Amino acid sequence: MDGEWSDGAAVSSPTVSGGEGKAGPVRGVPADECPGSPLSPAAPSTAAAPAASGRRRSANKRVVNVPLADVSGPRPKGVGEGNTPTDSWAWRKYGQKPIKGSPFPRAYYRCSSNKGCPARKQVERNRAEPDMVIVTYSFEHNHSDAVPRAQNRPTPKPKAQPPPPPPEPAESLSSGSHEVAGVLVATEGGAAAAAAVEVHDDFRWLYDGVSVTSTSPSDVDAADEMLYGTMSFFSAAPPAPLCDEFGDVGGLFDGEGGCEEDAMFAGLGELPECAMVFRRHGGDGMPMAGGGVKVEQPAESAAMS
DNA sequence: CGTTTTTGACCGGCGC
DNA sequence: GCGCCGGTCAAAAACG
Repeated sequence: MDGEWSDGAAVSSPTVSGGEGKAGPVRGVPADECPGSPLSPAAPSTAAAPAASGRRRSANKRVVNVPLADVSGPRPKGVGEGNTPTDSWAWRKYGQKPIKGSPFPRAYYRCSSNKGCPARKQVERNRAEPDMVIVTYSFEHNHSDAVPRAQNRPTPKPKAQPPPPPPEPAESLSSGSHEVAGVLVATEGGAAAAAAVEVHDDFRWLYDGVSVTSTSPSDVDAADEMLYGTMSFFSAAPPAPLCDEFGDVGGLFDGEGGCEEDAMFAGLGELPECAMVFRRHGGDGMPMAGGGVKVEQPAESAAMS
């Protein structure tokens, strides 16, 4: 691949379009996928059922650029692998593929909180910015916001459950401060963003903390997506230190090159959460400002060269 | 025992 | 029409 990232980067780039590098006339813009209310109590339509629609459905996508927190800590393999939820939902990895043009593979996650939840998310490292992770959300959860695995699964994820978190959150923040604060919300329609913020006054911190790029076919959707994406991020109960997973990612990247693959995978699916946590901390009493968060920049970034 | 993660293969769609 | 790439599904293995 010539590089979706380097060429037109559908993601963090001013050229936000269908959402994917391929870009095309998004054949199936599943308008149904997004009922409009991310938290639709009913939403039984699960219509989204992507699987049925065929494969490529670049419907509404929310691209979020999340900075990779720099933490170090070997994570057991097979357990949390390092990808999971970025919100209160449980994400199950259902695939991973190397993307052409990018040294980092892309991981595909599905919401495991609810059986019929069409919510999906793709996590991949920013080729230009290894410290950044691009999370693309697709579809929304058809179940109440945070019906975490707890409801469906007796055994949640032994993730950041242990009280004694290896990597101190505070430390992580400090360490990754350079990217924890960023603030930027990129949406197709500023109005959408505004609306979202207005609606989610509470979530403002989130908007501020993470750069969200909504790539949707319509402004309306954009707004929805924004919300959706946001809610996905902090949803309802953003616990405390859940940055124990990607933390190690940062370390990997920072330290070893041999494990790059492993590392990248590990970090693939967690950043968002971290970011959100950070943001939370910031709002709580942390210096969220500053900025560090990566904004949707011209994919290329020319950093690679 | 249940759930999640990992790897491979297949299919569909898009671009040239 | 062919080729390439992305995305999803399926099966197997590992861990909690």
